[in-house]
Amino acid sequence: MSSARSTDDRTAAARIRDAAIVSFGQAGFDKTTVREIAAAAGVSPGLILHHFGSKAGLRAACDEHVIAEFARSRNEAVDSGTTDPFAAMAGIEREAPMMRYLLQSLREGSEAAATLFDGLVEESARLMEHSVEEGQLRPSDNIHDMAVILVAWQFGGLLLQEHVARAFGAEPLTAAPAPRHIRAVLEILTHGVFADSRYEDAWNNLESSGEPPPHGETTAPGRGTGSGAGGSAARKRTSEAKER
Amino acid sequence: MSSARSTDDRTAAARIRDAAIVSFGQAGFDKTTVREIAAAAGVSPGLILHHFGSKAGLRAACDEHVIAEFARSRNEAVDSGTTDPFAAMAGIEREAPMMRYLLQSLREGSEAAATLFDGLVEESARLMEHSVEEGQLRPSDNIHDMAVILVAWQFGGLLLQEHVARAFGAEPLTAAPAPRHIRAVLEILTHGVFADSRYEDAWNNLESSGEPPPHGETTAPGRGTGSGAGGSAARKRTSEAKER
DNA sequence: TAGGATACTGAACATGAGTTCAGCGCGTTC
DNA sequence: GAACGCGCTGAACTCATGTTCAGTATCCTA
Repeated sequence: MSSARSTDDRTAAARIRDAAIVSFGQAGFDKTTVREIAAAAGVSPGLILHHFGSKAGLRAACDEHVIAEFARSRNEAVDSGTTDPFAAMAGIEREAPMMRYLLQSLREGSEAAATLFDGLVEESARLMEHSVEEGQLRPSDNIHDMAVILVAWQFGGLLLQEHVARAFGAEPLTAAPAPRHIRAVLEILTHGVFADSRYEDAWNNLESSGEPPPHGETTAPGRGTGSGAGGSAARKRTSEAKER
Repeated sequence: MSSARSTDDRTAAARIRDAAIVSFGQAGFDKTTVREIAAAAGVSPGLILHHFGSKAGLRAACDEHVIAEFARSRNEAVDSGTTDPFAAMAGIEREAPMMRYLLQSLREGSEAAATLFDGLVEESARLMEHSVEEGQLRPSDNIHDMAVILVAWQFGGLLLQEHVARAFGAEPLTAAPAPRHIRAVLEILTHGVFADSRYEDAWNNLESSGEPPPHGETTAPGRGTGSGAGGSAARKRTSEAKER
């Protein structure tokens, strides 16, 4: 009957690791106890330490496994010629606890998360460049930086899933975003939010005029990330020195 | 700074609460110990329990205070006629630990975070509508939904600050985003990322044809949140050299 | 088949953290 | 002036949790 468990019955170490990925992904590293993982994997707490040395060692193993798994799935996507990276990731996201693990890692700031984040940025940038050539995306000389932002927004939105879902009156657990959600995202990514390019122009003027990047006061339109509203852009001068 | 103690020395309870906001904001609720807070506030651990009943009670008090404080600062912004919500928030964000507290709450999913998130969405939507009337934002019949997304992205990006900063080669601790960051955000919010409205149109057709929202496969362009697309490099010169 | 290593268990240990509690100083009230 | 209440202390308690360890079963090798 090993056929049911496709990869045959995993070794105890693998069961522990998989159970840990699930638990860490659900409750986070700190709130998950070794005993819980042991119970979920059907082994004794001692065995975990026997195999992984410590709880931290277990996490390291999970990190490594998840990173490898993501890399594998990415390669598969590339091989199969999928153009959309998130279509590829959707498969993972939907059923696998690994996405939850990734999100928790992102939340907790583990090192694995940094690796994955950087990998996703790089890959997204590459795919975006490809899409520009295909005429799907608008050209820009900032593709890489935009990829950073878009990946951050993507995962940031996922981190706040609960709140976003609540706002859209959807179940927080659903993997698929609510139609209203999709619609709003599409609208923003298709048209932007500003009525014209005044803010962008103002910023470009600021930069090209050799002005050193304003610190602390840039917030007006630049920070617009969030609400976009944006006030009077460039006319904010500042005396840097004020500091503290 | 001595003279600054305008409100005279706060009561021990207030000192505890303020110290807790700082500590919770830096390390998170779980990783902060009652003893640490006590030390920071210059009181004994026992006093914290005396005043707040429990560590959870202390958090509740912090939540309440932060929520009230945010509401106050919002009202002030409204009274002073500030058009840009994030300009108003920048004041808080820059110097106050409350933003850090908020972000940690968002990370940990506390109830206060939900309240604040919803409040910010509502306020952003209102301000965005106002900005549309002023001609700064492009009109839309989805303003509220877009506000949800933008607030989520804003805070999501803040949650991933560390990774974003790393990608831009900036210090993770800096409050002000890197120039490259601002530039990329402005570009996206000004022009969007798609070359044309094909994805939006496709989605609208899907919806108007009465199709139930596709599940799990919507990902292609819809999910575009993240990388959706790609661009051409065009990389080149520009401010890069200057930066650093 | 013997012997040893490896997988594994479960009780015990150590520590850290939240919480309890008896008591102290001090201002206020009767 | 004594009694009371309140803010406050700090040692002690309890419990959860990561970790250790002595011991047992199981499998591989000579």
